[in-house]
Parts: sequence; structure tokens; C-alpha cells
Amino acid sequence: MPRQQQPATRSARRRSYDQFCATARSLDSVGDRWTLLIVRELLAGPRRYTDLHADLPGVSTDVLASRLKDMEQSGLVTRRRLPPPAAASVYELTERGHGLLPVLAALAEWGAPALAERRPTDAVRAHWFALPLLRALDGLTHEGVVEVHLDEGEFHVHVGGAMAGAGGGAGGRGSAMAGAAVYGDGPAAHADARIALDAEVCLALGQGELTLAEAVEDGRIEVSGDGPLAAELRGE
Amino acid sequence: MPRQQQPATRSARRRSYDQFCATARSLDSVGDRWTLLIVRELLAGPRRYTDLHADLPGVSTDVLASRLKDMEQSGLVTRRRLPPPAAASVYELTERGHGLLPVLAALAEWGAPALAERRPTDAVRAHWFALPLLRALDGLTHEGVVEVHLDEGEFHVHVGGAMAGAGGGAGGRGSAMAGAAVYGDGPAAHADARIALDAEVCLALGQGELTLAEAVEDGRIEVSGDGPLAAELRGE
DNA sequence: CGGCATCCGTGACGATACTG
DNA sequence: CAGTATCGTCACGGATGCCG
Repeated sequence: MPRQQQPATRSARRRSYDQFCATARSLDSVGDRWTLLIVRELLAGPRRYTDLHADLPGVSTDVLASRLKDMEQSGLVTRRRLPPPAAASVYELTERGHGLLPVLAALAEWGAPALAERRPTDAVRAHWFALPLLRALDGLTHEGVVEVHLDEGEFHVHVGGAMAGAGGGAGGRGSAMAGAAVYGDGPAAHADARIALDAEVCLALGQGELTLAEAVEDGRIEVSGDGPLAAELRGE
Repeated sequence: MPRQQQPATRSARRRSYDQFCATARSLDSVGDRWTLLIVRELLAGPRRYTDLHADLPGVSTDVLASRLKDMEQSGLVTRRRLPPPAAASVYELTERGHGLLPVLAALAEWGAPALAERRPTDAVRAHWFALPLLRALDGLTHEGVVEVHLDEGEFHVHVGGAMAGAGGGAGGRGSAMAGAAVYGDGPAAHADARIALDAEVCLALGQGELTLAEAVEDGRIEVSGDGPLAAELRGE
């Protein structure tokens, strides 16, 4: 029945904290449930609606659609229609949306201790380990793409490119990070080096409990590749 | 239809994302509405229930009580009963809770551009400006307490103490920050220097649009005090 | 008076069904 | 494949009441 709903109040009503505070303003934008996890997904590259829904188990279809609409309106994501061959559209982060990487990194570092326990109900995706790993790969001097192989799957990380880990205090204040992806899901188109490790080692690296050099020496990381980046990873 | 009716799980029911991901785990803890803003308040020092309720306009009494209970249970805050003279109890952050400072700082930096507009419905508290200001004061070499005077009120910041801004990439990975407060609401017990500025300048400093030296030279910051810290602030 | 607990209306959320 | 429609449930916001 055409019950006359308020026509304009569709999604216009966004609940705000109404505080003149930078943190509160951020939470007005990204404080809703699922929003930051959608950003986490899109940090790994452009994704289709169905991909997002598959990698965010538990989110309902309408909430996902609503979030994407809100995020598009607030300038966090853009929706791009792919050329005819693939009649689909993908969502990708804007530069503004990509600027949330330091927030996600800080959350990931703080939440890392909670990963000590792996509950049977937990979903897992390989690229979720990319963010913690970024800090461990941050000190590399050579630039290139590292392909990471875990038991859970693979992803690739672009390292050495000016500011990788970001958020830092010392370096230049993040101006133009561009929309450039720092990491991506799946294998790399062209990898300068390949590493294989398990999730546990990956997390230990991210927390700083283990250094890259130690892990390589112990054989807990297997490095392959013959470029300068691979050599640096081997500690040569 | 299989109903998953949880019987009598009164307040134990906490909604989890059920993902083996550090970011998702963090959001399981602090992703609920108001939680991070309560942390923001407590970063300025121990607070009573009524103080929290006063500085978080819009939060309902039961939600505040519920959050505090949850946060106490998850080890973010502790409740301490004050000695007889003041028959009250205060909430304060644990070390774990204090570790959220980098998260708040990242959110504050990302959300700073949204403060360009100051809406008439916005509440304001002076100590909300402390977090953005931390980054601007981060490079100081002398240690001490800076008392900050804004039109909206005053607060004080402890600077130069090893890691002030925190979260950084270069420096030591944050181990023991102790429960030590980095800043606090109201005037300082003992201030090594005093600065007076307005909120706009404070925000510009936090965003790096303006350096401390420039602002002092322009007279947009008035520095008083005679110790080495005050001298450094003056650019001497 | 500070520190909540209770009640209630609204809206956000989660699951499923359905459609272009 | 990419959402929209519908519905039940729960969390949230506001007000009030209780109790030390």
C-alpha cells in the first residue's frame, strides 16, 4: 500500500553528535556500524557490490547499500561503471576516503592483541592481514611490489613509495597521497618479490614482536625473487 | 523457522563482527556509539559520571552507564572511589584505554577539515582542542606543562615527555606509555608556560597549516612564562 | 545531589524475500 | 548481479523515578 512516507526523509536524517570537535565530526561520518570495515575492504582496491557483500559476512544487503550511498554522498567513495565487456560497476575510495588509512592502521595496531584468540565463528580473508603487515615493511628502502602468500590466500603490497605506513608524526604531513592503492587483494600484476609466511608470523611482525630480519633468518618467511627488493627482504 | 532466541542474555549480549581481523576486533570493543567519545573525555583526566554526562550532550543516562560498565568489563576504564571528603567515584582510563590515543589522534586529524563550518547547534568544550594541538607541540625539546587559554576555556598539556603525540612510525613502538595523562582539563597545578590563542589558530596548528613559530611571530599566540619551555615556545 | 534503573517511542539493524 | 521491499528485533534518545 502506498502509505505516504515522508518523501524527503529517506536517508537524509543522519544522526550527528553535534559537537565542534574533530573526533566527533569524524565519527559523524564514519562512526556508523560497518562503515570503517567497508573502507578497509576498499583499501584493497575497487570492489563490486557482491564482492563487498561476500567479504563482509553479517552485513545485510540494505545496510550495505545504504552505507555505500551515504559514503558516496559524503565523498568517501565513488561509483564507477565498468566498460561494456563487464557490465558491472565498482566502488572505489576517493582520496578523502583513502585518507582514513591512518585511522584503520591505528585501530589495527590497538586491536592486534585481541587476535591472540581465534574463535571458530571468525571469518578470515587474506587481505585483512595487509594492514598490520604494512608497518613491518615500512622501513624498506627499495620500492616495488611484494606479493604475500598466506595459507588463507594472497595479496600484494606496494612498499617504499614515499609514505607507505602513513599517519606518522615525523615525516611530511600527509598531503597528496593520491588515490593510489597501497595494497591490493589477490596476486600482483607484476611482483618484484614474493614472500610466504603464515598468519601468526604476519601478526607478530605487525605488532613488532618479531622483526623482518629475525623471521627471515628463522625461515619463518620464505622470500623469492631476484631483484634488489627481494635481496633487501633477505637481508642481503 | 529456526529461531535463535537467546534466552535471558540480559546485557551480556555484545554484537561482534566475528572477523579474525585486528580492525574488526577493535571495533567490537570501541565501535559502539559514544564509546570513543567517552575515551576522549577520559583522556583529559579522571571524571565523575555527572561530568561525563555534562560534557557529552545528547547521551542518555542509561547508555552512558551501560557504556561505562562495558568499558570497565573490557578493561578500558576503572572505577575508583574517592576518599570520604568527596563521596563520589571517578572513572579513569587504564593503560589499555589510554592506548587509544593514536586512534583518537588519527580520527581528529582526518576530521579536522570538517571543522571549517561551525554550526549553531554544536556544543564546544575547551579540552576538545587539546588533541589536535598535541601534534603542533610535538616537536618541543624541553619537557614541561603548557597551560592553554582559549576563549572557550583552558586546559593543559604535558609536552616533551618521550612520546607525546604517539602513534608515530619512526620512534619506538609504544610500549609503556603508562597511565600518565598527556593532557588535562582546566588549569594546571604547576605550569611551565602559558599560551593564549583562539580556537581557529589552534585548529590551524593542528592541521599543520600554521607552524608554531609563524603563529608566535604573528602575535596570534601570546606566550607567557620565564622558564626554558616558554623561551622555546617564543622561538628563542 | 550524584548515580544510576525503568519505561517508552523511534529509528537503526539483521535476515529473508523479491525484482529489474 | 545489484540492489529494493518488508518485517521483527534491538539499540538509542528522552524523561522520569528511586535510592544512598
